[in-house]
Amino acid sequence: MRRMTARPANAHQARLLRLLRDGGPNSRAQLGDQVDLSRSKLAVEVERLLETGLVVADGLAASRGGRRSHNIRLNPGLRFLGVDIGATSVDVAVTNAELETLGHLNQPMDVREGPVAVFEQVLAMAAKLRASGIAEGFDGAGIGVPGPVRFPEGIPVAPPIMPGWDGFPVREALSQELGCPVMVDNDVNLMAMGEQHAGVARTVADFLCVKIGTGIGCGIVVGGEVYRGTTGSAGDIGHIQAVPDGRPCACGNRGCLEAHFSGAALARDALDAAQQGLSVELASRLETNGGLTAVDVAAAASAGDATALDLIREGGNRTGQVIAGLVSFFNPGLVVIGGGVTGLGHTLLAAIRTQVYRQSLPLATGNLPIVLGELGPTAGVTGAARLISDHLFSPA
Amino acid sequence: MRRMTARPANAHQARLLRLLRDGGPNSRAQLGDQVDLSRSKLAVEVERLLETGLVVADGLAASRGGRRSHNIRLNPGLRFLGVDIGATSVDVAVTNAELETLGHLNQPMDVREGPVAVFEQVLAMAAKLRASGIAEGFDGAGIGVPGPVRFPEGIPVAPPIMPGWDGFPVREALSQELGCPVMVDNDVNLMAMGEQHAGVARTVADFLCVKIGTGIGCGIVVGGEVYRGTTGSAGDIGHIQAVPDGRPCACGNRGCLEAHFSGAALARDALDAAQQGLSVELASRLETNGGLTAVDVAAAASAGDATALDLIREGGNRTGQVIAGLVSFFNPGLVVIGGGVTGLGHTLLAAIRTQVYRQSLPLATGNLPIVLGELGPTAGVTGAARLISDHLFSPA
DNA sequence: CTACTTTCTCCACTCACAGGACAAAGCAGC
DNA sequence: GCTGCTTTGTCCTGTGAGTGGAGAAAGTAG
Repeated sequence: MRRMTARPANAHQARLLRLLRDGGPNSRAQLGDQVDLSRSKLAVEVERLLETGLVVADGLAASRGGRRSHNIRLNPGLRFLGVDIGATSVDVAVTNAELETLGHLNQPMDVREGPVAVFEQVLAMAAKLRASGIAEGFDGAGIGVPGPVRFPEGIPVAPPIMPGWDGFPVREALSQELGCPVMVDNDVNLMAMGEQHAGVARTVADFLCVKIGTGIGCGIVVGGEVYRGTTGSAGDIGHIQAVPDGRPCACGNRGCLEAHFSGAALARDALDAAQQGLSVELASRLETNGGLTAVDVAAAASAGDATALDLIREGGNRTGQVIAGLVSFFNPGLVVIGGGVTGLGHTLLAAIRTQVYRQSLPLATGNLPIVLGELGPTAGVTGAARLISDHLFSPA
Repeated sequence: MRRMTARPANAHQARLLRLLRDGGPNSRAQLGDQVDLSRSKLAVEVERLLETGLVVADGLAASRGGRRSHNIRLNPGLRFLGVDIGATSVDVAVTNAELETLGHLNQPMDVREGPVAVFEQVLAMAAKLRASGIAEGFDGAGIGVPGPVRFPEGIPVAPPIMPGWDGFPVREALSQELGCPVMVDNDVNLMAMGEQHAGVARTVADFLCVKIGTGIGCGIVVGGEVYRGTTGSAGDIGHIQAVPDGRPCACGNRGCLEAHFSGAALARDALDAAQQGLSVELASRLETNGGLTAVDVAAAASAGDATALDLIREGGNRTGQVIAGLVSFFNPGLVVIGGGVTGLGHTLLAAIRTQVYRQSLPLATGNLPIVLGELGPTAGVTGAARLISDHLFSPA
């Protein structure tokens, strides 16, 4: 199948495409209610979109008391590829133009193996998905990497946990390989976009999305748009000082949030506790698996292990303190907690909430939900698909 | 003189008015270079603006090698009133449409006396300025208050340091009294707008403006626009925890930044030091004035008093730590330090810089200037004038 | 079969805007 | 003073975007 290369010719068409993406199929009349254009003008633009093939009219909808309407929908053959590169694993998914996931693969992989090895893996996964018959090719791809990105060029800059990627032209390279447009962003920003598109943040304009995985980052959404900062490092909250004169951190400072709570820190703390004999539960898991991760802590906690629960509460308190400061500063309408440690669930959430509600001013917290992300591992890939669709569904 | 009531009829006219405001007088040709409109269309819009009286054509400019151009400029009779209500004083200024200050008054006044008393004072000051002949009336007024504001309505909400103002319809009331449009905002946001219009932040899209006065607040500018948060309390950083289990704060928590460093905290620390005999300089000032303020500390410091310098450095360190966190989170292109304590000057700035450059990641600080505000006490009133002019110079 | 609803198409009219021709006004060199 | 060149500003016409109304198409309810 030949891939679509058309782009909306003007802002009206872009608007219509996004409406169809976010709201699903629709009639001309229903579209007209949402775009503030005369029906005649709207009909013209829809006609042009039909000509480009971006949009198709298939069948008639049920009558609503009068003439039946045509179903206008995005071309069902369009396919986006969403890639979410984490520190220790890679997610690849295929979506249709409405950003519904049609297939999803996950593979463990160390990002430090460098861009060449990771790309090979990503392309293999994409090929596998394609081979399964859900896509014959891709109309666009979004990719998230665990570090700051120079957004317009799609190039990682000075990423602490993936030094081999510094300056690697991710966008250019992937676009070459896949033969379609590509956009690159920070993985945390993509998670925020995912939750905004299909998750808990659907109706909120200004919110924060805190991702706690191997490291800690925060997606910032202002007026419905991701804010990336002057050099693309906005939301890098892992190295905010959480504990004065605290633990040494890889960045050279002491007491960074990430050094006290993150997937990596939690695993280390659990190991210490197990070795010191503080927790039978953790010790037995250590013996069984030969090592400990955040998943073990989560399991121990849900089994009622006091030490594991303490570790989670302690970390949640630290994180909550930092978030409390950010809430005072940013006054968001919602705080989403996500990432690998979401498995720690309500123990973590309770600790964070306690700190935020106690430390921030009532005006900022009065109506502030603090919730877990709804999408889990698909948030990143959904956000990636949304990123490229936002790009493609904007005037050429 | 009858006041102007016209408003720009479309986005082009609004754009032209703002260009004339920010860039001063201009010819049609020069305007055409900046707005991407054909000369004919531009001429039409300028003609309409001339008809409304918002803009005038006076005289010819010097030739630049050909026909001389007409000087197109904003009506020189337009007058804006800028009001900056601080915790302990009020600033009122009159500007022309280019936001140049034509007259400026400052009076000590306690904001806790409540809106009625403060309004009386503000109106008296405005009348005095009018009587001096620089204005016959006002085409619009901007006003800043030291607390969060529900921006669209212009009503303070739950302001901690001015409880009597909660819910008072500032915009409505002042508009009645002055007979012109009024916009209300947080004083810190206005300072940011002032520095953006005529100060150090002229060329930066994303920056932070930290105002250290009686309290501490932070103006947040995203993409050239002030960000106010979901409930209007964004930038309220005075109650971020700076010292774990630190001093008790009026808000009920412990260790808030404001409790450890602000005009009020500094004065109290200076008093303690003087009474404990730690500083001869401060003690003698206490005896002379019967009390101490941040100004005394500044004077003592510039006289070389070690205790005063220590107080400033200590406070700068605390503030710098908090700002370091915000820099990591927000990744601004500039940090402006302003407010009453600007008199503490480079000792304060050096302490803040040290903390930020040490604690934040290189990618965020690499090219980050941290500077004192350029406008001093006129930043607030200039920002207020800009606020109302932004409102009036937007399509009706 | 009639009355009414909703959906969609067609057409004429308006208005925003571009772009070129041209007039007005100035400079420089001869 | 005259000629050629430059810059500024105005006028006029053509084009295309967009509106709004008339009415056709297709349905429901009685």
